[in-house]
Amino acid sequence: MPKLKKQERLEQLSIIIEKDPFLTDEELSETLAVSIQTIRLDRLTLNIPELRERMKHVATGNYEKVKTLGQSEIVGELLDLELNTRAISMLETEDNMVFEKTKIVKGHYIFAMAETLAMAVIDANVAITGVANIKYRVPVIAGQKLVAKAQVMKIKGSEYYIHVMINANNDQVFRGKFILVAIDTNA
Amino acid sequence: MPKLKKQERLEQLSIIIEKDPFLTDEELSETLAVSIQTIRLDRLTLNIPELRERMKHVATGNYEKVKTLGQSEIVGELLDLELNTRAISMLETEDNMVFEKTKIVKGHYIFAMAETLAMAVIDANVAITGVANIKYRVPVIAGQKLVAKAQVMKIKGSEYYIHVMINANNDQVFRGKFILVAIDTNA
DNA sequence: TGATATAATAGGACGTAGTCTTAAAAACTA
DNA sequence: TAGTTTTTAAGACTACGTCCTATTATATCA
Repeated sequence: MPKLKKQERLEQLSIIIEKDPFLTDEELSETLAVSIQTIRLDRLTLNIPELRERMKHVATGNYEKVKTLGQSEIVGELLDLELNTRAISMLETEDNMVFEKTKIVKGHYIFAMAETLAMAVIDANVAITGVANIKYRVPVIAGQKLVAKAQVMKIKGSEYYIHVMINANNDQVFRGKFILVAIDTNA
Repeated sequence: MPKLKKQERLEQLSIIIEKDPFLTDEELSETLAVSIQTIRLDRLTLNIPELRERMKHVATGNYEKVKTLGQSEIVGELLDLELNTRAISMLETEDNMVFEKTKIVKGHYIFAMAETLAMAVIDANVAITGVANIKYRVPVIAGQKLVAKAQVMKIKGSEYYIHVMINANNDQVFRGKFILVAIDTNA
């Protein structure tokens, strides 16, 4: 890498660290062909913390995420539940759920919300998605609050027929029929 | 916390660090009411690395996950692609994709695989899922290799009709029709 | 071309959270 | 009480910094 102007270097630096936050000042100084001190100054002007702080940030940040993701077998917040009858959940869509280019929420988040609500509403702690016939309507933009409503339509033996509708401020963005099959609890 | 026998303390220590890996030896020594040196010895016998190593581990571990998740706007590996015609992708299902109780792969992973393949096959770098009519067949168990095939059925203006089928060693586990709507690239 | 401003480099002292080694107390046990 | 185990202490060193104070380079302007 050839010597760059300060401005270019600053831009490069933030891109490099963004891409791989696990680089020491020394490694950075080598790839940018400047001294360590320059890197430190650059970080200072760019408000980029030192390696250890960056690591801590990534570690704790993802730790939280993984923790809550582990919890959230239910995608969204369960607001109301009447077993075998109906359930309502809410999900605040976030920036990390979208396609970068379009800012439109990825379909599988919406699908996951519907699927998990459908699973939550039935009184069988072990169940699998059998068939789902779904329709998307308008796209969802990051930041919109989604409300999902599940309604159990009929129960036939171990098969549950459930309708799920998801709305974003009164616009229906999704609807689907799920057929869930309860599996013997005592395996 | 009262003084414990060595064996008890060792057990406690590993539990504490397991629960919160972001504790310094000093903090640990306080909660266990022993000296820092004892904590260090204990970590040594238990093969627990120092704080910084633990942080690095958590950080890089989750980073990989987030990275591949970030990259994987395509869920799975794209094996074959003929633009506007057909595409094939492969996904090795992993333990972290399943419902804990049943070991069955969560539906939205399969859905995401299909959705992203459908999006990959069309020649429009910005597109959104309009309507999807999908059917699940047999459940997928963690570890199974999924192969998805997408076929563009027809193109009507900016609407693309795509069929996606996913197989796990010759068993069809999913099939769905996607209607994608290409959005003007020059926003 | 020389004066001056900006940028880059260098060096030293300090900080954290350890490492590794050696040594001395303290506690338990036969 | 002697011997062993456990615990604590102290000292030297490391990585990867911070913060502060110079000292060179390089670029810009009159």
